[in-house]
Amino acid sequence: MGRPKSFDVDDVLEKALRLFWERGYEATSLSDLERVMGLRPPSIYAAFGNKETLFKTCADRYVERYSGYVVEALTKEPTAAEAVMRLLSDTVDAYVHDTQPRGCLVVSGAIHCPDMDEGPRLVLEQYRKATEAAIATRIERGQEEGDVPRDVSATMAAKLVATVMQGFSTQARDGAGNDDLHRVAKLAVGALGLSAV
Amino acid sequence: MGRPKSFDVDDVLEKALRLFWERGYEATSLSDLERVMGLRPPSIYAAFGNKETLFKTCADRYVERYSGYVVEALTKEPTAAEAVMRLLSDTVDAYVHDTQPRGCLVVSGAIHCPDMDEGPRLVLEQYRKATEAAIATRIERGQEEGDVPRDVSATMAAKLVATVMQGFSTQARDGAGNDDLHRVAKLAVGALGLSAV
DNA sequence: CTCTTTTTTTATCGATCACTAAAGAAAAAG
DNA sequence: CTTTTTCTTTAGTGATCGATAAAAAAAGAG
Repeated sequence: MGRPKSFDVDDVLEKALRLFWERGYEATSLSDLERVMGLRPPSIYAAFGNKETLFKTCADRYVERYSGYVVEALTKEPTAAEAVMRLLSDTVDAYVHDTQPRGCLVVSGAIHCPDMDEGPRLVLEQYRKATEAAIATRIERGQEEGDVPRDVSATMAAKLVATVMQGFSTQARDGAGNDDLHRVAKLAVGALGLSAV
Repeated sequence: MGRPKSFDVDDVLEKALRLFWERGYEATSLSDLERVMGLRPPSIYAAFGNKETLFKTCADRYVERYSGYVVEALTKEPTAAEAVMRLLSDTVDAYVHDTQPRGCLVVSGAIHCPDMDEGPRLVLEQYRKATEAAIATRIERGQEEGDVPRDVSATMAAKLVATVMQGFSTQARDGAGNDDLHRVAKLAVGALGLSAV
């Protein structure tokens, strides 16, 4: 019971997420959040805790709603080579998109770490490492299933893919074109030597 | 004439540069700069202008003192393939170095842009694009000199190299090992198809 | 020495930061 | 209705942000 919320939690959370995505954690002030969320400070704090927990909530939401293509690409393709190609291709489309901020919240949302552990930066770092690990796992699966040569290092190939994805975020924010990055993605997969059995 | 400075400009500039390198523009406060530079605010402002111009001065200094290997790699090698390989290899050593902050100031020093033009972010963006352009020029030179096939796109190959370099900065900050990144670098150059004439 | 110039020190400035206490308002429960 | 609970509004908190005014101090010029 009690007075009901005058706002839709999902709606204001999406607005906060977009702002964090555009500006990053540090450059986004609570005044900015108040403005885009249309809320007064006590409403924000009562609903989402402090700025740091709000960011973590937004980061989780980002992974759920805007990074689904990662798991999708890694699970819905028959071979590891096709999975990695689709992953990079979908990453480009996600990073250079007309209706979304450019780049990736997980890569560019909180670069620097004022505090050592549990800060916003560490939350994103864990997501980055989880993505790289998932790529490695998919390549290893390809080796077990026979579509990837045994002599390639799944760990190193995955690290290259993750590196390119992370570089794409900077490229996208610097204004790189969708077509250009697709060509770069196609170029990059050639380096992995996954498709030759 | 007048009272001489009590500090060495070069020395305190290096200390400011290191702090910006570690924490980035936004996360570095003037209090932090005062502490590491050992100066009171009026001395900083008299010598270097405001925080933004101090950052630009540090960025220029970074490019001069810590990014010299880029031009070096692109000019001191006989072929484009060797130049790119050395560029990526030296980048890894520069980004994962015991006596320096991890990663690259130009890539990770100021991600987000409060103001549209002339901000710290734009200064770094120009340096990033200049680096990519220099790589493209070197590859084109390789094509003219015959050590790079004509059918490769120098622009796209350069964009992949720049993308990998930018991704390396995130990888380095996330704790990636020097050896691992060297393997990734070797893997990446295979994608370019530069060496096969 | 005095005068001039520049730097350093001291003590702030107003603005904004993340955050909250207290009172008023809107719902369900009795 | 009144009471209870929860949320919103209003108005602020102390802290820190980037930046500066004014006076004291240290050099050379005469």
